[in-house]
Amino acid sequence: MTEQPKRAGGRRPGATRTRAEILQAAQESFAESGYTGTTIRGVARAAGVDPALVLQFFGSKDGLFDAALRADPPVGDLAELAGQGELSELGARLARRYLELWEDPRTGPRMLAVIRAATASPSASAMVTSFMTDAVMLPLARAVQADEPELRAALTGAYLFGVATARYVLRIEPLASLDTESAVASLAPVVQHHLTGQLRSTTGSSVGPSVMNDEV
Amino acid sequence: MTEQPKRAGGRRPGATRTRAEILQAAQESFAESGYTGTTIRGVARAAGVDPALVLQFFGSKDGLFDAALRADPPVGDLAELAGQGELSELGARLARRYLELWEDPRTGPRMLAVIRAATASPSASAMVTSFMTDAVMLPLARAVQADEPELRAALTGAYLFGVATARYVLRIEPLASLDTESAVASLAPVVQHHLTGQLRSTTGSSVGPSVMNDEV
DNA sequence: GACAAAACTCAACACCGATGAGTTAGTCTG
DNA sequence: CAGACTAACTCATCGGTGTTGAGTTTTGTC
Repeated sequence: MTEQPKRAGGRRPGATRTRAEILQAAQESFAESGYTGTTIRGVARAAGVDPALVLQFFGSKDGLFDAALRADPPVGDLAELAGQGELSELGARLARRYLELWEDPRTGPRMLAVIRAATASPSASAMVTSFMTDAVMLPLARAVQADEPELRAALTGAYLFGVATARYVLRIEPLASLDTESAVASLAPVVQHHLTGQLRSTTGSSVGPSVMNDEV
Repeated sequence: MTEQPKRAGGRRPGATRTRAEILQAAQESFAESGYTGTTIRGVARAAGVDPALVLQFFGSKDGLFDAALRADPPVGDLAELAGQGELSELGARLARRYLELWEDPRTGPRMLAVIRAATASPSASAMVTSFMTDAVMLPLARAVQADEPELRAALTGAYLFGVATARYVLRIEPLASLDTESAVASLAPVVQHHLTGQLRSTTGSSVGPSVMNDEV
């Protein structure tokens, strides 16, 4: 009774929010299963949609990743930390805020997805690159008015990237189990050094014992 | 004439070195195209072999990666650097030797392959993990007789991993174009700090200006 | 109400990793 | 030296993947 023998196909009646549903399903899948592990068919199934629709909306798997993870990037506000307190504590503020983003269930999974995809997806790779340069770290390094801001940004970003990979992706102990405050205490001096300290040791091979003062 | 109408199949006559050829083709493909980008079919084609033979030899794509990259790991001798000179220069020695391995055409491509595969292949992930812990960094951190060698190992490994990713994988400027000596000069103090310096700043939020002395 | 555009499905393509059966050549045992 | 065993090797095939193009239905606009 009241059966629909008509084969599917064609636009659905009523208001449409499938696009947002696809993006949410994609976000979850990328976070849980990584880039290679998520399939367009799986995302489509989770969103109750034909796989071809996903491709029509976003062009490619990489386009889907880009659309799902680019919106509202969690790390955006990190760049504003420079002007918010003592310069001598910028390292601690940045380290703490960064780790908090990783541990927040709203933002952490998305950052995990980006890092896990960084070697397989051009979009993810571009996101990490932009984090280490113009989007986050470079503004921060410029705000500190030290020499070679580009190099400082790259080194600081590389450090934070490496620590996050070890702690949240590879889960290397004891780093993975360290509570946030202890982790901040370990990261802060290094971040501070990269941003405000003497960047290159005076001679390559004979490093004096006190190169790491971070007095500006 | 002298045609061979006989269909192929079966062992080839003469001495066999196809296994080594497969491994070499795999090594090159993993280095050039990454883990996802290399296909068993492509490796088999490069080695002049049927794809099924690759799997019979190595069980799976991950098994192929493991066999191709595990043999003679380039980073092995890094662990012996601790006892070879002044402790105060260990950071510089480690940084230099590490970067040299990356720039050596015999070892660099293999390390690149491992890092590029780190998020897609369990074997590669295990290799990076073992680099940060028992294989390389932990022996090094133990040789320095400071407190918390496991945490020092993890942080030092994470730093070196992050820098290599930024410099050799993402090619972030100006870090990527820095000559080796300048890079050593930038990395050495941080490595030294992680191995021999005061690991955690005294208070989480108020970091004194001279926490980064690396006097033992 | 005609009509273009957007939303949506279906069927197909080429490729992927993996499996199992079958064929040939080297090697070991008597 | 013959037979048995094993290692090397190919073939056909399976289910799954990203991607494409054509076709269908609804929405929004003049």
